Amino acid sequence: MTTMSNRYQSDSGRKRPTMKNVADLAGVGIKTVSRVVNDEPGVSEATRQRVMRATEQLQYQLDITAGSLKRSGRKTQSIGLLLPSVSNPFSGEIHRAMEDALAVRGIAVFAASLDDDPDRERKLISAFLGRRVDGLVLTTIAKSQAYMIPEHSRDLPLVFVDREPAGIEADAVVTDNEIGAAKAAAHLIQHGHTRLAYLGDRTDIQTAGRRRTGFLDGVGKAGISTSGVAVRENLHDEETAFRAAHELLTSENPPTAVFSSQNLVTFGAMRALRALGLHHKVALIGFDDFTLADMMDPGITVIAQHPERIGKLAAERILARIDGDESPAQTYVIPTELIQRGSGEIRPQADAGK
Amino acid sequence: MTTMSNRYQSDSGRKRPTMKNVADLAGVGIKTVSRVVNDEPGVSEATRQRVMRATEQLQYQLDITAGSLKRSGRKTQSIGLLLPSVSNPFSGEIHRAMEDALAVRGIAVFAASLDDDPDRERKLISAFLGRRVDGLVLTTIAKSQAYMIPEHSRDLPLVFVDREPAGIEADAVVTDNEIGAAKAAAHLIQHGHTRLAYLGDRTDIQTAGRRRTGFLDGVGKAGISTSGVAVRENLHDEETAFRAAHELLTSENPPTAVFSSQNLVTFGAMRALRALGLHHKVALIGFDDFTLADMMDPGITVIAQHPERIGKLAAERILARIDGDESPAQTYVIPTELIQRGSGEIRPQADAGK
DNA sequence: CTGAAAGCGCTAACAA
DNA sequence: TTGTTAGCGCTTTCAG
Repeated sequence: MTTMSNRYQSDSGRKRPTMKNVADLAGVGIKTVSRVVNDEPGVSEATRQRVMRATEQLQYQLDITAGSLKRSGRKTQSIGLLLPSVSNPFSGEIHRAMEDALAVRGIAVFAASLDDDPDRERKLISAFLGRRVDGLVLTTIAKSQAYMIPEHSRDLPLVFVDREPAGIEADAVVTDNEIGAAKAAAHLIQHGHTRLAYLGDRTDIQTAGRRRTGFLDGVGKAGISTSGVAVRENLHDEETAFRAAHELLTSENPPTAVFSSQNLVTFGAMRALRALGLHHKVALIGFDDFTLADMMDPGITVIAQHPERIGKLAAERILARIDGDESPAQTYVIPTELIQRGSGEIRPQADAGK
Repeated sequence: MTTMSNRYQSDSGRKRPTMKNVADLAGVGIKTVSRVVNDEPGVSEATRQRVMRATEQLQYQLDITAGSLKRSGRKTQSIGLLLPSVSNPFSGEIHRAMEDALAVRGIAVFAASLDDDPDRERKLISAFLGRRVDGLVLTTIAKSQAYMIPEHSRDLPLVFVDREPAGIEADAVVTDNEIGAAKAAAHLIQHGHTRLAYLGDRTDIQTAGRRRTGFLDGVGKAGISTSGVAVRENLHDEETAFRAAHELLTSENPPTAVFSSQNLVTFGAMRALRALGLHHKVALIGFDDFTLADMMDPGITVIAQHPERIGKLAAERILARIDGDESPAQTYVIPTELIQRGSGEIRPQADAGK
């Protein structure tokens, strides 16, 4: 036993020291160590010093996961964040904003990528639940999140970002997709366009559907028949978007203005316009801003979202729920912003008509 | 007691069920439940079925954090990933590659942003250690990581990404910065340039220093005096890079080719070249590839890195260390690739000389 | 094939 | 101001 405790006299020990080791070295009870390392009151300055010294000598690190086992509320000080992909810039911004807001409370974040795959969604949620996260913030893809009702009713805080949940009532923080897309339609029409095209993402992605609806509504409200709008959907990457745009632009009655519902689609459309030498002739507005959009030729007009605001608000909501906020679930809508850079202000060409 | 256990007969219970609850419902011992949920052998098919049924009925979720308390090796099945920023695309790619490689082993990742701030580095490492991560993968900024020696000698697996550690021996996975930068120098010189400029990031960032060294070495090896190379450093964002580039290009004896050590610096340089109408006259090569580089006018020639490969290899190394690999620490170098897109192939202009 | 007992590192509740 | 006891949910050990 003496040898055993001697192993903790120096910091070269192999095993990680426990509270008990610190207590023994400082000659106090274990609860006193707990009070000191948790900054709880009720410890004399003298003992506090002794304990601190022992802590440093042993390089002691409080095990917060062990503590959470018995702590009231069993908080693990961690949350799970499920995103389309951590490598996606939009997701990255949300992630970063959340991290900053949660760090001040000492909450760490587990991040994972769903790849818009319902199977992954279930598995990753399960993996996080097994780690007893204090809450979940997620961008879901499954048709319904009703399968989470049992967890939610067990007081698992839930906040949806970018997409609203289906089949379950929970907070959500989303972009104003409809209005943003409608703004794009209005802007194009205001610049004289009547032959419009909508290039959209997978129809099972909620935001894509809303942008489509918003765009067509905007067209309709301007008194233009929506049946004349060329709609191409289920474009999930640059390549398919390029092909769809190329086909549309070389068709018999090509659009004079294009709206793309997402960055990759915007990129595909940009490439098609270039390939056909139409980038200064056909208007383009993309949903979601991107790096260097202003450096393109022409600059790309976009409906910008605010991922930092989404992330910050989502963090605030999950914290409120963790702290026991029981108010009814609510959806928070973050407005978009039309940024004019040139491509969206191109007017229909005289010779473009049939 | 009867009321108590009845609360777990249905899945509408408020509290999260424990193994004991499942055991009671299935009429078996707790250890049997443990065996079933952990897929351990030695349980008859009949009992296994009974336990599974109870598990589903109660919506039981194994608490892996509680289990790790006593499990041999005390593995928490989680690792900590410290990046410059989760919102940085390069970091995002590394993150994603690691996530994919670790997911197959059921390891979750805590991600955090350091902002190249040594204070944050210490605090975040500490936060992760407190959660008893099985390993740490990090892009550090502090001058020395010697302060982690105690932890490392306590068998905490450590892998450095993008930057090599100082003051401690540990695995590292880095880009071939020197050779990549030297390639840029050789490429520019090969295209006839002799008046070169180097625009670099903060000098306390290891990769920046190495790219500078590599670039100057490359210049020297080509038989050109390095004293003629205009060097501007400590450019950490687009704005400062823009100003430095602008100043350089409007100086008395301006460079005919520019090398920028990092994306934001590249963007600043691109803007300066445009502002001065020199984008088709002065050559530019940027270190690190970026989205839409090929869509710029001219396309931007870059020294591309391979963040996915870095992330994948880093994940493999941390897994090997977690599994007990005791071989000497090693640095793995991932090669770069010169991608010609136009900006790097511009020749010095006849009228550009003095 | 199954289960009872001990205890992982810590905090809550209560004593002293 | 301090310490003792019980026990969080699980895995280990070891006995049936």
